[in-house]
Amino acid sequence: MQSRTPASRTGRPRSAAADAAILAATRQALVELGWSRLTLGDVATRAGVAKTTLYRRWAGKHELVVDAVAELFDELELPDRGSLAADIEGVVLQFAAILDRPEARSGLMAVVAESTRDDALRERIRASIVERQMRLVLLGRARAQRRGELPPEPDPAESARTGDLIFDMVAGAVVHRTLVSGKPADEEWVRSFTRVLLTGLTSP
Amino acid sequence: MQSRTPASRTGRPRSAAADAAILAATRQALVELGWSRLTLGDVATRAGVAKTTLYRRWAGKHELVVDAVAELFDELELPDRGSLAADIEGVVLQFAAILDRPEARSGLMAVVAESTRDDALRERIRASIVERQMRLVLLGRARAQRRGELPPEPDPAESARTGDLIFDMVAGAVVHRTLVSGKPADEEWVRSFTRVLLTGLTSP
DNA sequence: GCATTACGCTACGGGTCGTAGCGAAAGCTC
DNA sequence: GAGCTTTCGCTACGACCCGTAGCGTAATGC
Repeated sequence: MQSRTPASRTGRPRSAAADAAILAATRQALVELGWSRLTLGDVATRAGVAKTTLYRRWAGKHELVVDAVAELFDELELPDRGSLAADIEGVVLQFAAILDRPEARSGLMAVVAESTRDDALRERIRASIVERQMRLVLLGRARAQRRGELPPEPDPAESARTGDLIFDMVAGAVVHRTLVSGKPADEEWVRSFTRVLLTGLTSP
Repeated sequence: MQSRTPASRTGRPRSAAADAAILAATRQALVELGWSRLTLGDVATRAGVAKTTLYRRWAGKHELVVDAVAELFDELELPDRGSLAADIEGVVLQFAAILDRPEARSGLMAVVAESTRDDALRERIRASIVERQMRLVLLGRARAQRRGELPPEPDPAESARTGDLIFDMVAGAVVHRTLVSGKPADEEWVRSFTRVLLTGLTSP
């Protein structure tokens, strides 16, 4: 999770409790201060650790916030709700609920902005946040194909392109709705969105 | 454009050339330094003005970057390409081209992130950036309804909801594709996206 | 000429950054 | 337990940027 796992056998091990305390303190600071006013010294004080300890584990503010926000997406699940439409609506509502939390709102866009000039940071975001949501897309599609709601795609390249497209449309629309337009992704909106997306995907 | 227009008649007028120089210097600094390393002192030096002059016009980094990025969206147009699909593909490609420029990539997401905790900043973004794109959506839809490609919507409330949905889906997907997934919104992707969106909107 | 406002310049206190250095603590191996 | 290794807390530090105050000068309208 942190910068690197030294895999060293000897010596005093790093405190796992400190990790959890730092990440929790980071989220709390994001809620109270937002991204721009958040300082690493403040986070260290909140977590009850020394500032130097924090710098020994994370290279900077960006990496720390990515890890702190990534844990929020652990709760995303895709239970079988019987139909593809219900599955999509369910996961979109979950996603919207996460984006409704201030620690996610203020932190997520900031690290994405910074990742446009930092390839390592982009990869970190991709691995710890985006990848987790992408699995849900693939799972939902496979389930829908098993139900017969979506046609099977024999070409793996074409299948990957479709998966990317669905992912960008779902995640992009929800993020834009909640963070840019500033309106809630409530059930009514999610139903309309799902209807348009699903019709577009299933009609020849 | 700047913080406020005093509409004063007497005294030395503000230099319009300084405004242009400051905004151009801001975009140049965004390209070379990105959002986080950009400092107002550096922008003032690049623009050839005193730092105090910059602070007299803009309240801070956020507002300055919003105005600097907003000018990039002035070039967005929606010429009549004959069909709704062609119109959408054209404007999406224009939008993607803007997001491909580093001064837009690094600045836009950063101010959006900050706007989650600053209502005034959100309104500034909405008025100077989002509103401009929204007009294109409304224009394109009206044109399509005139062509008979989209059904007329008598209910203004329902019509507004549909417009918001289209806007969030288009802008959200393009932004997510280019800035989060980190893949190009090229012609092939735009064609697939437009096909899904348009099929979803036109099928009953 | 006179009032008024904008401008350039300098200087300043305050805050944050990221690092260095130290002694103490907590593990592992023997 | 002895000894080794790594982490931890703490303090201190130079460097940078922030945002503002103060002053003299420049540019406009009356």
